[in-house]
Amino acid sequence: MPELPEVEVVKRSLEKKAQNLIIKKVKINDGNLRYKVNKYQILKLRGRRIKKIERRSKYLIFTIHKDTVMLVHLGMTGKFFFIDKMNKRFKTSFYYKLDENKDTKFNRVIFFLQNNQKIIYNDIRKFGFIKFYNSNDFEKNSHFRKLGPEPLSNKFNSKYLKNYFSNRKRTVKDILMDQKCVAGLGNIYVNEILYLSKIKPFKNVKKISNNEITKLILNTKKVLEDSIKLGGSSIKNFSSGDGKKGTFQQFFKVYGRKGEKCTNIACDSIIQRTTISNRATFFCEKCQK
DNA sequence: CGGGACTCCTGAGGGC
DNA sequence: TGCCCTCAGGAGTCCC
Repeated sequence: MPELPEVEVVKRSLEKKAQNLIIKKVKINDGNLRYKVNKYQILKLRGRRIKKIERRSKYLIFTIHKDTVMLVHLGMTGKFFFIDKMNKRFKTSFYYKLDENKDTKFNRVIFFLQNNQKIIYNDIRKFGFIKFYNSNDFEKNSHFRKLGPEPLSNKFNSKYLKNYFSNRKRTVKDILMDQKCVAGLGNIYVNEILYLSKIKPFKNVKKISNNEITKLILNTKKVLEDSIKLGGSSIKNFSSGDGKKGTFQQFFKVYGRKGEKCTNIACDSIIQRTTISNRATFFCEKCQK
């Protein structure tokens, strides 16, 4: 699923529901995620309180008790369900058209909380992971070491990007998807950002002008903020009774629009699809230079 | 260091 | 209905 806006929406939702609750028990249905879930660490969660839930890039950071950090990445299909006291289910992220009853077979890890509440980690493809650290050495973890700045922070500015682009010669799409350049963008949002900035995805960063850099910065922040406001994007048209559903996908300008007319009314061109670094790339030949 | 290919896994959707 | 193919919002590793 999940790029920065979706993970942020999950974070806010879980924070509202589960922060400060005590974990009573954890059940591992299938711990063979991207990295094997450590049973010993899971066992240690019993009786401990979820103190804090944060996001960095596309990672969720749960501070448990005061000395344990549980780091979660959702991969492509990871999501959390929160089950409240009334057994009502809140889905915190969205992917695939799943049968409400059948999808329980992808419930990989279940956190039983106080008052019969639960957090379920559900992940079809098992590209996500759950890892544990001591608070002391968490900051040095291998996943965070090379991450670039948060795109919504002041550190992600024209000066930074200009400097990062200099002396590199990759395509602008490739480099924006690289978490070392900026942390949290993925395929959908980079496609959208490049369309809004009127830059061809395979343009080499050497040829990006100052004006274009400014546009990239502004459009990155705008797209992410707009999407967060709408609860992120839900592709594959998931429909479910409970939980809120992100609606930003309705506002995609290019992603998934191959063969459709460019949304710029002054343009009569058709959205093209190609591949960059093996990822689907959508663009308008006329609007993007 | 850069860049491409490949890998993990499971399902949806299209063509025949 | 079934089979086969391609594709899917991520990111790590290997190899040149």
